[in-house]
Amino acid sequence: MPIKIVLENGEEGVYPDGTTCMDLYREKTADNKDLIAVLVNGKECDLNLPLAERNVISFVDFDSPKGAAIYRHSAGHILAHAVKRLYPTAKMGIGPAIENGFYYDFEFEEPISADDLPAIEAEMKKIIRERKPIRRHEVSREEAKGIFRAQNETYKLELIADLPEDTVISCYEQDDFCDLCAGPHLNHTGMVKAFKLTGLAGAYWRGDERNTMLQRIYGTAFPSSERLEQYLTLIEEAKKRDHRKLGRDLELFSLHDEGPGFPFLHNNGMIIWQELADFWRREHRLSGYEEIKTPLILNRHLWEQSGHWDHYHDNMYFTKIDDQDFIVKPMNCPGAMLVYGSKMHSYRDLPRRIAEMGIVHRHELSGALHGLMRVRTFTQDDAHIFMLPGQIEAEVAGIIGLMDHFYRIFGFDYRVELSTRPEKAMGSLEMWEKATGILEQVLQDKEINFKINEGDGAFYGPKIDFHLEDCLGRSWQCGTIQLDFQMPEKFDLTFIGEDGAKHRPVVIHRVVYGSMERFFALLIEHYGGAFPAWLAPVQSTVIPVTERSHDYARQVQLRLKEEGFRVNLDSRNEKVGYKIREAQLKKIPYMLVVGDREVENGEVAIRHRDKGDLGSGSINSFITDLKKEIAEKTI
RNA sequence: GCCGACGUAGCUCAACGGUAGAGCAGCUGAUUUGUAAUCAGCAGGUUGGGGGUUCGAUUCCCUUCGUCGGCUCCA
Repeated sequence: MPIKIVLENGEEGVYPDGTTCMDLYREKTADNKDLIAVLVNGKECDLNLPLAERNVISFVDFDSPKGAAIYRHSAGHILAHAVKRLYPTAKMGIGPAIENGFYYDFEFEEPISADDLPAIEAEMKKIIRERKPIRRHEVSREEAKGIFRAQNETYKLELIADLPEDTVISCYEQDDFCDLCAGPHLNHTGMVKAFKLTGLAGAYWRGDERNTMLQRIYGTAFPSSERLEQYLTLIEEAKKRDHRKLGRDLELFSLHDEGPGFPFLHNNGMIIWQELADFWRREHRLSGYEEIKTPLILNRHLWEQSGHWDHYHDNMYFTKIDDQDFIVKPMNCPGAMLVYGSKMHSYRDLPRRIAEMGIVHRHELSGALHGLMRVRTFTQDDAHIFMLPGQIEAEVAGIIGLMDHFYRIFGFDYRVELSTRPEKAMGSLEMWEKATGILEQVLQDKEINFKINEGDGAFYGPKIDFHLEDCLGRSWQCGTIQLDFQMPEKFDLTFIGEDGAKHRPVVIHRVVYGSMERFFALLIEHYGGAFPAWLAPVQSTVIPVTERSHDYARQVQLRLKEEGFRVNLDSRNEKVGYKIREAQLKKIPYMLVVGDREVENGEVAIRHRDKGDLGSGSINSFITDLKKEIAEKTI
C-alpha cells in the first residue's frame, strides 16, 4: 500500500509501505551527515520510523536546538552505556541534554573521581566505533517495571512509578544496554562524532537535598572534532573574562578568607560603583521615586511582625543589644513599611515610590558563594511602591520599562521569568492567583517573552524576575518585581480613600540592578573588563615620550582633570611601547601620547584601546569628543 | 549545607619524604626612549591554619578554614 506524506515545504509524495524517514531524507538530499531526527506532525521522532499515511515530515539537524539536544542525549546514553560496562553495579539516575551538552547521574558503589573519566571516555569511544543500532521499544508499565527490576535500577523504577497513567512508556536499547527514555535518538551509536566529558559533580536525586547525592558526569558532543575544539576554545576564552580574575587584575575588588562572601571594593571598583549609583539616582528621580535610608540592625519584633522570623530565619544574622535580640537586615522591606506608616496617606498621595540603596546581609550556604555574584552582604537598589489596587498594572508596566531602559544602556540581553506560589507561602490561594494573574497580564500586554517558574515566588507574593548571563552562560537573577499583599496587612498600612474611610494599599518590592555586587560582576564579564568611558575607573592616561615633555604632559593632565575626567599621568622612566602596553592591559579607553611634536603644536596624539592610533588632535576636540562619549554612555 | 577537586612568593606555575625554584609584578641602578614588554642587579615564601606518622613533611594521614566546579538556595 503506497503511503502519502507531506513535506514541511508543502511538497507531497507517495512512497511504498515500509519506507523510513531516513530513506526519504536520502532521496531528498545527497548529504545526510548532520541529520539527527525528524519531526512527524511536529513531534520529534527517530529516523528509522516508518512513514505513515498523511504524516507531515520535516528534518532536524544538529544546528537546530532540538537536533543538538537529541544528538547530545544520545551521547548521554553512550555515557551511561560505558559506565554500566565499567561499573555494572552503578545505578542510573537521569541523563538529559542541557544547553551546550549533556549529563548523566549515577549512584556508584564506590564514588568515582575525575581521574576515572578518561577510562569512561575510552569506553564511550569503543561503543561509538561499534556503531550499535539504537532501537526504540514501547512497553507496558509492567514490562518496564520488569526490565528495570531485573537490572536493580531502583531510580528508574521510581521514575516509572511517577509516570502518568496514559504515558506511552518506551525504552531505548543499544547492544545490551537499555534505558527508560521517551526519545528520540540517533540511529546508531556511530553517529556521535566528537564528544568530551567535561566534569564530575554531586547532584541530589531529583534535585531534593533530602535525597541521596548522586554523582553527575557532564559532557558535551558535536558533529565534528573541529566544532568540539572550537567550543572548548570558546570556553577557555570566556574564562578570561571571569570577574574574579579581572577584579583582581584591574584592582576592582578583593575577597579574603577573613570575610567569606563579604567583598572588599577597591578604589577602581568604587568609581564604577559610584557611577552606577549616580546613574541610578538620576533615573529614579526622573521616574518619580523618593529615596530613604533605613538602619542595618533592627529589633527582633519587627522581623516577627514582617514574617521574616518565621520564613527567613535560616538566612538571618542575629545580635544582642542590651539583652534584646536584634537582626541584621536581610531585606529592606520592613524598614520601608515603617517609613510609610510614619504618616497618614491620602489616596491622592499614591502611588508612593520609596527607593533605598539598602545593604542587606544574608547567611547563604558556604557552597553557594561565588565571587561578587553570590555573596553574604550586598546592596540592593531597592524600592517599595505603595499604591491603590487599581494602580498595579500601570506601576508594574512602568517598572518593566525602567528595567528595559537600564539593561539596554549596558547592552545586556535579558530573560524574563514569572515565579509563582512557593510551598512555604503566606496568604490565601485566591490572593496568589489574582496577583499572579495581574503580573502575567502585564507581561502579555507588553508582549514580553517569559518563562513560568512554578513555586519560585517570594513567601509574600509572586514575582517577575529578570535574568542576565555571565561569561560562561550561567544565568543570574538581577531585576525582580514582587507583588505583595501581605506586608501592608502585617504592618496595618492604610490610606484614606475618596470615601473618607481607611483602605489597604498594595506594595510592590522591586530592584533593577538587583544586587549592585552581582550587577557589577556581570558588567565586568560583559565588557571583559574594558568598561565604556563613562564607567572606566581611568578614562585616559597621558604618556610623555621623554622627560622633555613631562611639563606639557602635566598641563594636559591638569586640564583634563579640571574638565572632570579621570586621567592618569605615566611619567615613569620607560619607553612609550611599555607604557602603552600597561595602559592596554589596564583597559584604559584613551592613551594620550605627548612628545616633542605635540609639545610644539599644543596637541595630543590619541590612541584608543580598541581602535589604536587615531592620530594627533587638539586637546579641546578630544575633550569635546570624550564628553560626548561619556554623556551618551557609548558602549 | 551536600558531593568532588584544589590551596607553594602579589600573580601564573615548577619541585620533592632530606628545611623550595622560574617568569611576570616589586625595589635599586643604568638607559631619555614615538604607539603592546630596554638592560643589569636586589629582594621576596614558617608551602592556608592546627594536629599526627617519621630521624626528618611542603610532600603521607587526620582535622579545620578557604577557593573552584556542581547540587540545593537565591539578588
